[in-house]
Formats: sequence, C-alpha cells, structure tokens
Amino acid sequence: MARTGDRARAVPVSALDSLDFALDRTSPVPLYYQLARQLEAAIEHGTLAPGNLLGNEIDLSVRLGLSRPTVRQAIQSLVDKGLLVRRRGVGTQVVHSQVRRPLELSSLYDDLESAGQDPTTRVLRNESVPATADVAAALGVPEGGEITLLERLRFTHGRPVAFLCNYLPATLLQLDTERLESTGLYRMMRSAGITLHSARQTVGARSATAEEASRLDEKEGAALLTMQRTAYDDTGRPVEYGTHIYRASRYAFDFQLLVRP
Amino acid sequence: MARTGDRARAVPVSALDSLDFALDRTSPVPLYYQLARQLEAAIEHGTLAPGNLLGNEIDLSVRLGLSRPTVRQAIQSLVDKGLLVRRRGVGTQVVHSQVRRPLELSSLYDDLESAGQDPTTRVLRNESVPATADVAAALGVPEGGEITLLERLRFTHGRPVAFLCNYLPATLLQLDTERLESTGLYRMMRSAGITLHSARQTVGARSATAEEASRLDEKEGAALLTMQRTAYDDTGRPVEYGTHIYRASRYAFDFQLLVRP
DNA sequence: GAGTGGTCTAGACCACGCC
DNA sequence: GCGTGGTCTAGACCACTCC
Repeated sequence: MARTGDRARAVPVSALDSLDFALDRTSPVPLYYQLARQLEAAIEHGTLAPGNLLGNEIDLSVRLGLSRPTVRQAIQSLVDKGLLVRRRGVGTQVVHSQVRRPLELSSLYDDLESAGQDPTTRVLRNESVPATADVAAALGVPEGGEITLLERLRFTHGRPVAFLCNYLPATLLQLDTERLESTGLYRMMRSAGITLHSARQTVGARSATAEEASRLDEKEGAALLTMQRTAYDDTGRPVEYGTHIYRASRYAFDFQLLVRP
Repeated sequence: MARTGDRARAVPVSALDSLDFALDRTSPVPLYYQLARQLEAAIEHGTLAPGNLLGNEIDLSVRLGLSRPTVRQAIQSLVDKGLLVRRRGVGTQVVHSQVRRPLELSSLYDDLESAGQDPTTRVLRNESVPATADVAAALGVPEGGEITLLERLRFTHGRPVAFLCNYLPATLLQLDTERLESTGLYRMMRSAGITLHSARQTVGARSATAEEASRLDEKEGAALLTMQRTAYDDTGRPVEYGTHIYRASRYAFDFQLLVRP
C-alpha cells in the first residue's frame, strides 16, 4: 500500500515514512500547529529535502492518529508560508529551496539588531504638536488636532543610517524618550498591547538636501532612499505615520513576496 | 436569540441580517469561494461598513444552508486578505476601512497600465549570453552556461521611466521581441504556463552614472531607485533574475504589507 | 453564564493528473 | 483506472470575552 518509489520518477521519492512526530494532546498548543512546526523543522533541517513528496494526507492522518482536516490545516499553513506546494493528482512537495522567510512588516530596529548591526537611537524630538493636513489625513484625525511627533536618528556601529520622522495619535501610548533610545518603536507599541496588522508603504529615492546630508554624514546631493508608511492595528485604525530617510550607501530594503493563489 | 444591539456599544451593530446571498450549488465554483466573493462585494460596496459585526458563524451557516467549516473557510479567506478581523468571544468585524489591496508580486507593466500610464517598451537587447557568476548563482545554473539576456527601456506617455535588465534560463520560454514590446515579461511567462510563486527583492538607491542618465533622460548624479529581484515558480525554481533602475522623479514603489498572525 | 470563535473528528463525494 | 488533493458535512468540546 504505502509502498512507493519502486521505479522512482527521477527525483521525487516519498520521504517522511521514517519520520516520527511527537504530538502532545495534553498541551494547549493546537495539534495542527504542533505538526506544522515539526514539518517545518524537518524541512529546515533537510530531513525533508526539496522535491520530496510528503505522502498522501489520508495515510499521514492515520499514522498520526489525527483527522484529515487537521493534517490539512497543518500542511496548508506551510503552503501559505511557501514551504510546500500542493499539486492535485500528484501530491504535496517540498519547495525547491532558497525561498524561505515570509514577508513581514519590518521594524528597522529589529532588522538591524537581528543582523548583528548593533543599532542605537538618538531621539531628536518627542513632543506634542498640532497635526498638519497630510498627517491628519493619514492618521484619520482632525487637522490641527494634537498628535505626537517623533524625530530619531538611527545608528549602526556608531554611524548614522537613517532619519526617522513619525507621527502617532497623542493618546495611543506613553513614549518615554529613554526607552525609545534603547529599543524600537514597534516593540514599544507591541508591549503596549497594540497589534500591528498592516501597513501601506511608498518607497522612493531623492537627492539629499544640505540639512539631510549633514544629519546623515553624507554629501549634499547624495542618493537617499525614502519611505513613507502608514501602519494600522488589527481593527484597521491608523496607529502610525512616518517618513523615513535612509542612506542608500548603507541601507537597502530586502524583502520577499509570495503570490497568493 | 438573534436580537442584537439593543443597547449598542457605541459603534458595532450587527449588519448583514438583511443581506441575502445567492449560492449556486450546481456551479463548479466552490461554495466557500462564492460566499467569500459576495461578502467581499458587500464590504467593498459599503453594505457591510467598517466595524460592523458579521453575526456568529453558526447562525450564518444555518441561514445559508452551509456547514460551519465552509462558512469559516469563506470568512478565513477574507481575514487573510485583511478585510475582516476575528475576536474570540466578540465576533467577526469588518476592518476599519483604508486597508485594501493585497500585496502582489507586481509587474511593472501591469502596474503602469492599470494606472492609466500608457506604458510602452523598447527592447535594447534580447540574446543568449554566458552566465556571469552573480547571475549563475541567482538562477541556479552553472557559471558560463547559456542564459537569455534582456535589456528594455520602459516608457510612460512617451518618456522613459525605467531601465530593465533581466536574465532568464535559456530554455524557459520563447522571448519574441515584438511581443515583448507590446506586453510585459510576466504576462508572457504566465501565458507560457509558468506560475510565479514568490520573489526576493532588494530595493535601494544610488546616483546615476553618465550612461544611465542619458538613457533615462536624467542628469548625471540624479537619484535613481534600484531593484534587484529573483523570481521563483511554484516549485521554487528560479525563473528570472533582474536588476532594474527607475527614475526616482517619476516612480516609487507602493505596496501594502499584511502581518501574518 | 451566555455567546463567540478555535479546534477537532470521521466520514463523504468530486476534480484533476498521470498511466 | 487509480491516486491525489479540493471541497463539504454535521456534529463535538474548549477557551476566551463580556456582562
């Protein structure tokens, strides 16, 4: 029955037969999630190699003592992540490598930190100001209404990388300058119970003005990377609007896109 | 029972009670998909306004004559798109406006065309060349192996916007220069049966060289937006590598991110 | 406590890809 | 024809939120 690959078709041979999964039904962690994590680990570890077939869902569910929908839910979550591909009439295969890492609403601070870039921050302004028209429109507040203005310089290894200008609804959270200098804005928002959900970004380029150049230790006219972003929480309310400027000589946006079927 | 909103909590009032959905069980279109589309239309149309509660899944499934998992599948697809938010113990709500449009692996040609920008293309080179080291690495072919090199200038309203340099595996598809001038590369790949699945992009900026400036009708030293992209098909094989240069004065990347929970 | 979504089960039939 | 994933059903219990 589960005999496969007698006359293998070039590459795909059903692996996973010998893999054993440990599911803990007493755990509060959902079964589909436990399975998904273990499959992901097997892929990451190379036990499940690119091109490998996963074996059909029915067998898998029997072997694991799970229902088929539960197994499907686990597999689907990995398909959504781009690690697996399903083909009707064929099977489920591990994607041919390289493609990993889902797209995320990136926090510059976290990005730099996880890249070992040793980020630091200097807060230049942190105060309440009346909203200008563009900011008011982006945040959905009345023009002239009170908002929080934040200007920061971000450094890596002691040299400037970016000038960050952010606007937030005044009542959203406490923005302690000291904490802002030791961590990122998004991390502060998260720990204040704000769940980021989506963002709209525009990325462009332009030449540095004299003031920008001196702030960022560039020459006037140097190419700068610009980003405008409005971020929304999980109810769709705007929680942050910002215009950021990056030294193109020291920074680039790096991200991955998945095509939704 | 289904009495709601007697003393409404500020905003959320259960709508949708009066909406009727037309499900066609004889159609080959999945029921969950039919439902999802109609819900999406209702949201788009404003019948379901931001903050509106959807009403609980059980009632909905009974009213529609569907099982709860099917209704959930429809709702989940809209949650994935960022149109709805689920809250345990509360209900499912329409997200507060603004946030629409999923992120897509954008085709420059399609983007420009749908924005009414009247894109045209001039093919500068379309030939087979040996792969250099960086291209070979990106496409997963041996260094020096045969690949297709494509150089194009993209115009809108008759003025240059971008210089596109692309590399493709030589055997991937027929790249007719005439067709390339009248449509986009991705559209040609799609109609050749290639399913794009994901891409890895790097977006940066730099100053224009003299050659670049003359090609793009800019001044030397002008800020340019740069993009490198490797695109993969649904088995994870690289199908395209490209380095693009955009006139920052005429183009910016505009995209939306969704945070996956 | 009442109501909601989150998870899970054990089946079923269909559509598609391949031989 | 056979095996695969795609869809669908009719229940069940649990966890969380709000009153």
